[in-house]
Amino acid sequence: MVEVLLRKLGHGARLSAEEEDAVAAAVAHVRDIPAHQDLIQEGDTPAAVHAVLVGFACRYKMLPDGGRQIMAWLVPGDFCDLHVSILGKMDHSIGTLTDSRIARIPRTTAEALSLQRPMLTRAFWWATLVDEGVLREWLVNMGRRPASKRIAHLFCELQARLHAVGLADDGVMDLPITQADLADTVGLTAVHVNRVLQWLKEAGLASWKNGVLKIEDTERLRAFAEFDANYLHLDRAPPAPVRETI
Amino acid sequence: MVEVLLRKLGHGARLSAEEEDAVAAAVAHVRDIPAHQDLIQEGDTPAAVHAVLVGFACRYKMLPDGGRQIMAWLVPGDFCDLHVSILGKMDHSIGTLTDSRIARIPRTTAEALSLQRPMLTRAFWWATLVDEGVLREWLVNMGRRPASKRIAHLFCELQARLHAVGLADDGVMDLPITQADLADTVGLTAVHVNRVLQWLKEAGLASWKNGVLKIEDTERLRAFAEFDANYLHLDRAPPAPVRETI
DNA sequence: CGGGCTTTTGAGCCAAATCAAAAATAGTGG
DNA sequence: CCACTATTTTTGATTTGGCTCAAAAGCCCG
Repeated sequence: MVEVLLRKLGHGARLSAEEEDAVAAAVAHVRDIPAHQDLIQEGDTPAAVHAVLVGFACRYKMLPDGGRQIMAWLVPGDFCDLHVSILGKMDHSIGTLTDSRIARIPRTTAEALSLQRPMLTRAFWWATLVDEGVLREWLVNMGRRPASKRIAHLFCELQARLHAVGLADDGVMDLPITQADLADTVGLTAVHVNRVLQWLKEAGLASWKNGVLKIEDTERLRAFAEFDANYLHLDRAPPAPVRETI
Repeated sequence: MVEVLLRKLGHGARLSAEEEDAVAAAVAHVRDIPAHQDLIQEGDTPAAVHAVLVGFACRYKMLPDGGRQIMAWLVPGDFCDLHVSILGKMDHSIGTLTDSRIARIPRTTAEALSLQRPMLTRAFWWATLVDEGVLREWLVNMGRRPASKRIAHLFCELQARLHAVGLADDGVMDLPITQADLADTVGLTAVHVNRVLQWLKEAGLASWKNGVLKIEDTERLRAFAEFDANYLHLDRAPPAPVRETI
């Protein structure tokens, strides 16, 4: 079950068996958390690192008018708060969207791990830089794509990310969240999301029923959504940095 | 002129005089770059670290339909591509918005700097984590705020960031970009941006003329925009991490 | 003075929001 | 297993914030 973390990190750096064991040992503490519960709240000083093993969590902020904006989906294999301690206080909250299994690594353990194993340092930083890349793409999504493409793009990303940890081998994947959650993610209304989903299904692009998302033809959906997976950086970077002249 | 970098980094970590000197020495190579020129393009493997000394640059992506989404403003003191080498290839481009003075640090120099000086390592990572925090807030801005508040919020952020490097001591600051650039930033049309700007001026919240932005009453604008500067993390985090129980 | 940007204004339109209510589903406890 | 709720999904009618298209006005600069 820690497997999923190793798969994720494995995309960022080639980990030795010892390094994998070290990670596995670190995630000794695992808890099942029900849906709609916060792991950390805005303003908190994070005391431990969380990682999702099963289920979906998210980063989000609440607005004065009661609105919510979800800024990231955290799927199995994702770390929630790897490096936030450098910032001191959380500037957003993290909560579960579904019943989840969450690993909790004491910050001291995580730091020791990182200090002793340069390849893990790299993998951890890779993971947070990928988070940043995803955030940038979401901004493009919100700023410049109409509702149908916006949702389609998100579905493409989800498939790629779940595939990367072995959870979407065919075009079928679990997505046990509500349409309202999706609306808060893509910056639309639940009502409009509902209509767009019906349209996507009629267009044969994606169908989502009973918490299961089906993508018949990945390439067709990607073409529609103008999806390019490069920003997920799932292909490992060349290990040796290029020497350069100024 | 390197001053501005030290001010920025100083918000992330308390740097010694030696560390400041080391940074200053590293930015020996400075160039003036005209407006609308790329420093790096999507797909490139970054060879050096850039930092803005004077002027405005931005991160952006182009869309198939010719649209552009700006995903970050890079103002004096900001590093453009500190850690992207971990990701291998750029997933977005970085270009100037105005005539700018850009520092160029060979990647090897930057890495050596970071390796030898733990406090600089921290400061550099702090800077990229703040970038991520800004990105999250921009996502909230795009997803949940109407045009007027969206632009007002961006102005508040700009003021706070420029103030942090000594470039907006009263409510007056340079903003020598076009309304079209602003539109590409906030995900609106240039036409609509124009109308919103007129409205903000009439409301006495902010006026922007000849590349100079004036904010009469910071608190009033912040209230209107629901701006809270916490996500900029300009107050230094407590240096000693809290020891915790699992 | 003339050509290219920007900024500004106007009129009409459309994607997505709002408001409201019904239908379907999922829980919950007896 | 069934009533009883609460949540989620779906549909319909209407409104609106922001877009599109088009052209005028202002600016900058050689």
